Amino acid sequence: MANVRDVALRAGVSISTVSRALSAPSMVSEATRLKVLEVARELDYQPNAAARGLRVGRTNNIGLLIPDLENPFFASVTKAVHSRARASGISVFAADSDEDPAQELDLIRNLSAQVDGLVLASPRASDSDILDAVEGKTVVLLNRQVGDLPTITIDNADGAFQAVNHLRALGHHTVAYASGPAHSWSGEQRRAGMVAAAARIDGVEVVQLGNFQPYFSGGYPAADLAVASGATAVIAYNDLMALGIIDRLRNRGITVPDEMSVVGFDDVAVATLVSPALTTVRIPRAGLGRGAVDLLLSLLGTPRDGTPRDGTPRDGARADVPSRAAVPAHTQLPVELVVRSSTSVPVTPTSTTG
Amino acid sequence: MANVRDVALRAGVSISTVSRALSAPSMVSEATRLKVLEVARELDYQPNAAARGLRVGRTNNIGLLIPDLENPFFASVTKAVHSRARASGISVFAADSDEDPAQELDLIRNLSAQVDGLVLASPRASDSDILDAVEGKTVVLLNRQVGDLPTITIDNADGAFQAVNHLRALGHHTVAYASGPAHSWSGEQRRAGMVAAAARIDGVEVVQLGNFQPYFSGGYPAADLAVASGATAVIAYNDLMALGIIDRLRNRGITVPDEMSVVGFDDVAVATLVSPALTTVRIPRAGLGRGAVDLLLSLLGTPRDGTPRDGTPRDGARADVPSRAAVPAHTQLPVELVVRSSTSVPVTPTSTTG
DNA sequence: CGGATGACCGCAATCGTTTGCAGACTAGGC
DNA sequence: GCCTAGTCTGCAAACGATTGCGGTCATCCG
Repeated sequence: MANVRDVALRAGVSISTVSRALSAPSMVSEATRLKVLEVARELDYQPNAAARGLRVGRTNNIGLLIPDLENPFFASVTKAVHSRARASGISVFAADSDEDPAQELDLIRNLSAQVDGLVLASPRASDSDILDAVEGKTVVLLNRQVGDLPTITIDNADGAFQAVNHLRALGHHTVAYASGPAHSWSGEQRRAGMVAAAARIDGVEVVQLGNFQPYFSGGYPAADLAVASGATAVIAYNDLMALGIIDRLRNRGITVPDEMSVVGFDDVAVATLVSPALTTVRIPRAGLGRGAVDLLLSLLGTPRDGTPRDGTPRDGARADVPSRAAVPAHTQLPVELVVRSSTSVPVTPTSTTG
Repeated sequence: MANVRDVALRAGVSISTVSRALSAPSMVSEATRLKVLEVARELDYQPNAAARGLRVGRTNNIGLLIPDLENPFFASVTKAVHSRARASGISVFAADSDEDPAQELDLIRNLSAQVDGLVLASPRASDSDILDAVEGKTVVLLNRQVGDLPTITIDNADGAFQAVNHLRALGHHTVAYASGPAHSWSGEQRRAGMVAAAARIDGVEVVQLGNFQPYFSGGYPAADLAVASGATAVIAYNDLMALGIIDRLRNRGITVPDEMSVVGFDDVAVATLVSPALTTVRIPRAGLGRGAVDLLLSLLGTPRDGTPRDGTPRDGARADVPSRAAVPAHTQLPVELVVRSSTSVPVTPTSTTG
């Protein structure tokens, strides 16, 4: 691989000039700049990221830690993070903790050696473990809140409210909530949101169903318990579970939505591919990802690599810095209930006989 | 962040000793090694990856380029790549080209500045563009073959054969194949596999249906054409399309599998979540990812970072190198037909009246 | 007791960039 | 014609690690 020295030799200038021609164009004359650029292209010169990072003290890399890449929710987040980062000229190391808190903490340590900052998506570790793992590093949490670390979340409580309210409007009086994993932060948010909603809305009661795996299979036991609870509608922790519930109900000969309405959370792509199509609380996955990198970048300060530093050469008081610093350290994104075919007016014995 | 100098000072040794204590334990005495390790832990010392990379000329990073992270197929591959890489102590930069050939080529250039090697998963660019973009870099192709670049693929032809053979065994005589994107390498492989299979197997004819988008929506036109073609079974380019076909057929009142059998390709998770569950050709996604990393690592040579270099200090003739070099440059993984509920004996007019 | 052997450690060069500083040269004002 | 200001360029010192080479001991053998 060609390096700056090769380019310098071939262009007949010093290596300083080459460096400047590429990253501070205004500091060299037009003629030499063009010459350098030409030679650089000829030699297919790509500055060595390690060397630059070493000198500048900034790698222009960020890390992304997620529990499971195969979960479509995190896949979307990851995609958004990548694309937003790339737009700012920074690359991202992703790591998948396989839902394992221990590995998660490991990865935080490992990754942070080679990145400027970290975004932790729905970390599974405990508050205290997280707090001291990120000691001194710049991180932003996504979909979780611990201490007063910079955070981007969604309005889980409002999502819960909208779901309950929708069901109440359809005429349901008792709705079940099927919880996700025991220590999930967003799960707890949603659960609390449900009870709060039930308290605020007249004529509806929420029965809480124990913890289930946030997968398709977790929907099976949830479905049975929901039926047994006497509820006419069930809200699941996430879409996959909701699909599992629907499947189980179908197998038991219980029709959705007539005999049981089902609501999910997430609005993953599959939600529209099944029948009945799933009514669900859409959470802005891409928005979360974008917001997380924006927040992180603002925390790291403006000097990014996307556009070469330039402008007034060395007065140190560049007035044209994009206003990144304005991003607040806690962001909450709105959610939206999308009503499809898995919810309807309940056909209760009274309504059929009355 | 603490650096090697801090550790050296505090441990009362030179920086060389610190370095060796950490990465070549046998070269320092037990006592000093322990001391250094202790201090390193105290200071939470993490070697600076950029500096090490600069000196050693090897970043211990690899790049992964995929067309779309939200596609569950690539999500699986990505996950497998990450985990296999991590097991060898190397990190991976992932990049998502959004199915755009131009961006793909861009990313190849960008990424390769900071990685040792690259795995290109199902690249969308043309053969020639790829060939000169990877000029001089070490890459491995996944699910595609161009020139004689190192490659890991699956046995598409066999998958096609198994699908056709399965349908023939059920009694189908004319089966439609719904193609994916026009310039897809694996699509072409499958298409050719179908006609080859039809030629080999008595009593079955394959009718080819034009190119469709490899998404759920692409299944709609495919379904209609399949029906019009008089086929009693249809094989789709991938699972998503197959699901779209099933959905369209359902909407038209055509029952699957009785009136039309449907076979997919991939075996994504959703395939089991729909009803009827999808008969499909399972392709070893994780195996592809793992294989790609193994192949790439073998190409890069053995010195990885996972376990510290050690053993006989400097004789240069370490005999215990793991036998990575044995990996062939072209690997083809087997596929497997998983039969579920979307295929069955055709109920033809003759069979119902007979 | 002398010398050789080998284990352990430190000096200093090196990787490829960026960047403070200063030199060279041009232009312009008096 | 001289001095100043300004533009452009080069020198050399960093950044933080790895590693060849050589030096200092202790140990052991004869």
